[in-house]
Amino acid sequence: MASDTKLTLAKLAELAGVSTSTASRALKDNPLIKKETRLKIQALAKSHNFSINAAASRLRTQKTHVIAVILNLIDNTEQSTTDPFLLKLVGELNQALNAKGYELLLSNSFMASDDWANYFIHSQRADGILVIGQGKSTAKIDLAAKSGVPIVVWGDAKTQAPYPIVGGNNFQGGYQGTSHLLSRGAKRVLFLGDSEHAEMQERHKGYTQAHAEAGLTPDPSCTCAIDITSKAAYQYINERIKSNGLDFDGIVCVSDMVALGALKALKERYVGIPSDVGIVGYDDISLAELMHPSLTTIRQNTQQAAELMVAQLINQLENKPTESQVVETSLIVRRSTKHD
Amino acid sequence: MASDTKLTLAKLAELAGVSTSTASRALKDNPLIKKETRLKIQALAKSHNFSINAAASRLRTQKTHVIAVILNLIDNTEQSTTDPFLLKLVGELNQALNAKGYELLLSNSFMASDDWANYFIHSQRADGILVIGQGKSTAKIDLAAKSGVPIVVWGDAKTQAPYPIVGGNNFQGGYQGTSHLLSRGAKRVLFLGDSEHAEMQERHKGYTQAHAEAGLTPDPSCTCAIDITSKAAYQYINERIKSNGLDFDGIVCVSDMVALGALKALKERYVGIPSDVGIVGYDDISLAELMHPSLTTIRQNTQQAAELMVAQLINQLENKPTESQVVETSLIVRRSTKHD
DNA sequence: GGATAAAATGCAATCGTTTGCAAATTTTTT
DNA sequence: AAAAAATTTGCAAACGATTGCATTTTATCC
Repeated sequence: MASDTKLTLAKLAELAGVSTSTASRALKDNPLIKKETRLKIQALAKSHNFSINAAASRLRTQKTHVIAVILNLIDNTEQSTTDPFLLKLVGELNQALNAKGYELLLSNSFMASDDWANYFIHSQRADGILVIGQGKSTAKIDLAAKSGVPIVVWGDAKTQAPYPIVGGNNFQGGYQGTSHLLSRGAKRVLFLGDSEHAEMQERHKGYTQAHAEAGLTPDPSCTCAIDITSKAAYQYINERIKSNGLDFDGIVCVSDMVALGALKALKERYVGIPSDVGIVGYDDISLAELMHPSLTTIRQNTQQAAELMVAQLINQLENKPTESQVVETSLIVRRSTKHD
Repeated sequence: MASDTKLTLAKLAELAGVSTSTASRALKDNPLIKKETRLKIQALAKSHNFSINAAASRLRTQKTHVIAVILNLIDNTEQSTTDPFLLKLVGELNQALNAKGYELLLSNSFMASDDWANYFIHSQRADGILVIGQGKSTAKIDLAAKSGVPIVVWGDAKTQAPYPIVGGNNFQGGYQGTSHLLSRGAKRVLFLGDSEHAEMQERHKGYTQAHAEAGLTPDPSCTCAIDITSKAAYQYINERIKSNGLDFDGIVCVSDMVALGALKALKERYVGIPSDVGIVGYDDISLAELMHPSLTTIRQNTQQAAELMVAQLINQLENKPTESQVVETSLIVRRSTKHD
């Protein structure tokens, strides 16, 4: 069927009896070329299964139409490869990027060299960078941003930075979850998560604010710093109960995975949910509603998040102004906090 | 700090006082170049944050060192963006590819044009293709394979095909789950999944075989064709119980997500697990052990799977012989089938 | 020290597209 | 019918790295 020798634009042009420049323009529907010529060449290309050599095109145009997406993992906690939320976001970014004519080069902070600007942009592997997660340190992000490459970060949008950050409204999320529990009578609500992340700190502020509005001051021992994994949550809750007894009646978690770990520990000790302890997750991963009891959680609109990130990145590519943006969060009330 | 003009190999060479050819060789540690020259140029490159232009390099060498990973989604069921197993595999592939010096271009069957060979390979966007999932039809895969591009598929390894397929031992998995339930006294075991996939058919054979060995013949009404989503499973179980009553005492599911949906339906109807119905999932996603009761499931070693896929792909890139390979599966017994 | 071998470096063509500009063709105008 | 304008097309120079081959430099040998 197909000819055995590699088909280049030059050969295609020869077949069509035109010059390569005409062929090139015809394929991108340049109105400079007469319409019938365009159509003829496009048809010929289709019938020969021709496609432009991307390497050559990129070299010539200095554009790759590729965006690097970096999962900014935290140390060695296996959060990322396991966390459905992050991977979901990757999926959404893939959609959003494709819709704008870009492809997605996947990487993560362990793999990529430390100098992202050089590795991805100056080497012409990609036109821009999307970072998922601020991590515990923004050193690499800052470094990349300083060299002026197009970059957008998913994280805490309130953080002041020389690059746009798209993120959920973490303060509001923390506030919503906490005040929901307090309004249902909880008196001692745990905040379960890692306080080193900017995002988590914001949520914690919301947690504090909710308490203040209820005329309460949260006990410092209720703020529990743990790794953002279900295993860590499971262990923490187990041990806390073992040593302190059940000294709390509500938990606000920084992710659904964390909530699930906590939930498991509580169930194993026959703690009633939500009767004894109400529990609120974060992210609304698909499993949240499948749990038993189903999990009350804070939903972040990942599709919107992905679209905003891509939009901000494209702004940078086009030298338009950019800004950090916030994705609204909503409280999804389910059985883990709701009595029948 | 950095010079403002783009640094090319030629300029770097000039700075070092050598020719571009020498610089090029030095950077790849070619022993043709005197050791001290090599080191000097490498140091210079590092200090100037130089990195080779990938587009130019790819054009010249005709190699991209990029592999396209295609999530071969099924119709419009949202299986993929939601299914943790598939995304986990993507993560593992990323690791495995990076370890071999390749990068990962993520795509899915909705996005990519239909002619994968042309779009990814002939256009020099990637050197090879990894497909996750055979889908309901292998048309696109066959088409790509026919044009001779390096390609490896995650699916049912027993399928005869002109390309290597890496997959779990689906027959064994189906057999293990079923006979586990039967050995614990189940008499009517449902098979919950989609029978149009080759993988699922193999598992169903294992299901049948397990019955045969126990001297049983499964009732055809126990083979339930549903979409591979938790929602579909939830609905199916709900409706079945509504119309038939509880006419089964075990369920073998084709994925953990399906199992979770079924579990939810059973719990809502206060069916005892495992006392009334035992349930077995597939994949051992991270949530399986967090469920309550924790979920008995069939584990597939995704890391090994990713490594095998990459190895087979590299074989093709190097014109070495390839073969389909099987990842062993193991039964992980948890509370959803185990009485205390 | 001169001839020969070995080691190190440089020349220049090449990969396949794109695009500014010039050239050729067609259409319009006078 | 010739000149001017508008429309189409083609020429040729980039883009930046790689590599076979030729050339220069250094080491070895008699």
